[in-house]
Amino acid sequence: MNIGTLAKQANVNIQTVRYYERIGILKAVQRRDSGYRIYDADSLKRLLFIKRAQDLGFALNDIRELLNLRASTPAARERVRAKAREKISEIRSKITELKKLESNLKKLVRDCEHGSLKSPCPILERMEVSSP
Amino acid sequence: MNIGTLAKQANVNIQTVRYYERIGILKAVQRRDSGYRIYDADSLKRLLFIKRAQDLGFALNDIRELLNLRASTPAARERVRAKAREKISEIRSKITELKKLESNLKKLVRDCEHGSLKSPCPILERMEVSSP
DNA sequence: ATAAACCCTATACCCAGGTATAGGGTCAAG
DNA sequence: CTTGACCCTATACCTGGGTATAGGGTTTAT
Repeated sequence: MNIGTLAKQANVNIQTVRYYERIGILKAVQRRDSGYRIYDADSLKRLLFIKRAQDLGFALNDIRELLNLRASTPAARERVRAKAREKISEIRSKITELKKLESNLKKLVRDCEHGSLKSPCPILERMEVSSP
Repeated sequence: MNIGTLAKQANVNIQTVRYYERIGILKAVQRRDSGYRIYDADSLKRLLFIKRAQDLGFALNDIRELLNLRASTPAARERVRAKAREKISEIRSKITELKKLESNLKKLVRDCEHGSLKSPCPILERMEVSSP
């Protein structure tokens, strides 16, 4: 498929696709004689993955790493696994923090719900930096 | 305390503190006659909160909203709660997505561990955009 | 009363991640 | 064989979130 079709399916801008190629996050694909890029379903998968990962707060550099985890000559395997484990622990701590924030917000909503007494629907006060 | 002390305690740059004030995310505090800003423990809490929220992937604008949830004339309460609920659901879906990614990565590590057979430590292939 | 360590404003600059534009070829339907 | 929808490169520009620098005042310990 052409770049326009790809872009539309992934819901990104055409320039963005070219930009990703430029910065090496999408590999350069085959071209027609005219110079038109030719994409396939795999390119789309990859692009969608990038978008998903981005939404999760990964930077393009992180994503490049994630994508490169495929490379694995038997020798490279340990690096691959290490990278993956690193990402896993990043993800876990993100999840933990998000859960804390979620429960703080839930508390806020509850307190704010019927507590016309407890004046100002505090949030900062319950946002204590949970060091424990 | 002075801006330098505050910045050090929150582990941010002094300019960053001033920048936050400029963009209205830290409110302008009292000044000495000399013009020096005077901060208190509350400012620190707020600043730490900002940093924490940022790490979780919230943009400064989101954070401004979160911080403004305190404002609540009885009339404003419903807006406050609505905002909070909105954030909660954002947080939840982030968590869900992160969990998916985590389990994908775990699978990758496992497969890669002993599977010298299953050639190239695939990742993209397990990163299917989970639409189900 | 002076030097080191701070603080002030204003302005410029930086990086990531794009988006827009100019100037010019290509393709397919009619 | 032309016209509208596409594609190409190159280059410029934009936003968010800062960081750096210049030029100048303040505080405090000695």
